[in-house]
Amino acid sequence: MDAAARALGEPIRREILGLVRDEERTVGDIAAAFTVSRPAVSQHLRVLADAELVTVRNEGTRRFYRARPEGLAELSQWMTEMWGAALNDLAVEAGREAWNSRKETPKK
Amino acid sequence: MDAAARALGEPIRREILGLVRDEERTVGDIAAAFTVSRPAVSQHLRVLADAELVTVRNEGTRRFYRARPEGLAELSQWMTEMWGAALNDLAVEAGREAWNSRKETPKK
DNA sequence: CGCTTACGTTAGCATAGGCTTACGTATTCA
DNA sequence: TGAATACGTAAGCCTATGCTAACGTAAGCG
Repeated sequence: MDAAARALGEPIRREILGLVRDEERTVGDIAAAFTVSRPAVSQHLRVLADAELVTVRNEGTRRFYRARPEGLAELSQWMTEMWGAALNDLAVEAGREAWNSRKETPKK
Repeated sequence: MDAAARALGEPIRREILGLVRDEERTVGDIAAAFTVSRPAVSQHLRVLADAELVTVRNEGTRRFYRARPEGLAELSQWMTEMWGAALNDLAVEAGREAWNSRKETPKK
């Protein structure tokens, strides 16, 4: 949970998670989306993996990363407990709307 | 949002938030709950304040801190969008149960 | 006024963290 | 087996962060 929160503290890591949210991607593929070097991305992926926010699959020389949202469970639960269900419902609603609109407009 | 996530990355700050969740507390009061020095707590409170996770109220020489859960809104929403509403419902349910049981057994 | 209380702030230190460059490693293919 | 590909890893640097000890400050009180 510490690791998860710390991992989310870096914007680039949240962006990486967004990239591998719906489909697994290779390191090179991910790194191409950022200005930092590939090793830097590799290190970020390690942080995410240690926090159990991504999973890896090896295929030949390539490594496919994919988001593992379950890694957010503890933090999410803590936030909900901290916040209280009533207030959290607002964010859940906002999130659900975003989720729905995302599904309704799939990437071409 | 970065600041909020980073702030939550330190366990002591999550504990502090828990302490000031239901009632405002003074710095000395909060610091008494931890082994680290009072200035250390003061610095943590500054981090939490910068992240807009707490509010302050001055009264004489004392400063009362209180949790400001709205500060978690952005992060909560991001997590919900990242996660998807379906999975998040689980955490919300878990959180709601904890919330309810907490209300049902108020501290004496 | 001075003293006390309850803080914030600073300096200084040690550790952690992010970045790049350079290098090591495993897989694939000719 | 040797070259190319796709990575991870290590070294080195710089900044950020958490801690303590010491000091500064504002409010209340005699």
